[in-house]
Amino acid sequence: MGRGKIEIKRIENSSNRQVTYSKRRNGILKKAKEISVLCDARVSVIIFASSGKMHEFSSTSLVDILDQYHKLTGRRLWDAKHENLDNEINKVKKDNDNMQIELRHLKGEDITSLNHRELMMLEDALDNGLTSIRNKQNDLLRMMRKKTQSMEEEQDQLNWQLRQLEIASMNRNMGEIGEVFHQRENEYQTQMPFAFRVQPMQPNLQERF
Amino acid sequence: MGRGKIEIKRIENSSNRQVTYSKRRNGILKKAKEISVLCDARVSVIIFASSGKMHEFSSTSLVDILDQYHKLTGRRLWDAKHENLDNEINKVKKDNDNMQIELRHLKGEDITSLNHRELMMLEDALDNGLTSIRNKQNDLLRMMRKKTQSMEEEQDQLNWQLRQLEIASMNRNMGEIGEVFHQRENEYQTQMPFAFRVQPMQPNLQERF
DNA sequence: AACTATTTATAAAA
DNA sequence: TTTTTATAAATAGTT
Repeated sequence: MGRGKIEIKRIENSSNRQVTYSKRRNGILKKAKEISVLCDARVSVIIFASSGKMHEFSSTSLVDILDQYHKLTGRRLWDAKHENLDNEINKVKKDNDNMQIELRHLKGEDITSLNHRELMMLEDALDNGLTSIRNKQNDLLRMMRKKTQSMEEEQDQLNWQLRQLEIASMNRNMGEIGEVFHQRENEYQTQMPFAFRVQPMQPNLQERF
Repeated sequence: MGRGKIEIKRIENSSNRQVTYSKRRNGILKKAKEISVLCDARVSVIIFASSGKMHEFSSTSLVDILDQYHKLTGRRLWDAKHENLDNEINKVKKDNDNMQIELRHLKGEDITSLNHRELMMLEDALDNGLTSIRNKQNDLLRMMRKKTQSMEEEQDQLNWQLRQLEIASMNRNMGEIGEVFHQRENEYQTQMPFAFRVQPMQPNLQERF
């Protein structure tokens, strides 16, 4: 359509090629717009000149069009990363489903379809779990008792020290009264170092938890 | 370019629209091919009819064209999708982790960090699960017993019928020997109707399961 | 970029 | 759909 017919092959004259490119490119973009309006079609046209410059027309978002392209052809246009994510998510979802089923079974739900062997295995698992939990609870109880005991002992110790101090104070008051209690005061003095030496021999309090 | 000029707006007549679509679509695809050859351009045209049918032309691989599109425009067509997938995968992974922890706990693993209340709840869950499982097992056992019982009864019934037939055959042989046994034969004859009348009163064999 | 002779696309009809 | 055909539109070569 022009002064002369042309063969459809690369235009060797670079300047002619450039002019023709620009004219025809406009033509195509115009026609793309027109068909999208006239016929309510979704159209995407992307053109790169050999120079690298780009022109495009999209009747709707290019992403939408490519999405539809993917749905229709099954051909994936996105990169490997995207595909990997897709695979990963499917794998993880599968894991998820399996775990959900296992959890339900352990909670005694949805077990109608299980056979005897599977029920036995579940029972074992639950029994083991229960045993572990109960052992743990016993451990806790034992630790609590131990702690209580050590606290009691500590309190006894403190009470004893307190009593000693009371006795000492009493003796001192009495010493002012007469000689009769001098010996008792000596007893106390030899006892004092022992009283404080005994402390590190109490149960190791760091062990409480 | 036709018998008459048309306005560029949606063609309301569906049949006309379809014809125009098909003609113009071919026109665009032809022009796309031509410009790619004449001017050494990279072109991609994707057209969806409103019916959903797709037609396309790509001078080179569509992926390559989109790659170039990305390089040139900086618009990354897949970013939004990537982000969505990333979010989804993170959510699912989190679910996964939580379930994994719950499963481990139910199996009595990794329970060192649990406090008394948590241990109690676990114990309850395990107890409930165990109760369900054992109920289910008891159900199965009961069903097995019932089945066994009904089979035993059926066998009894068959044995009884077999014995009756043996007696009948024996009596018939004896009747041929002399008169002494005639009365016995009469007894047997009055028994026969009873013997077969009793059959429907046996346990209902349909109830087996 | 504008012009224009010609080719090409296509609207309407079949 | 495809073909036909009259006409509109696109564009090759020119200015």
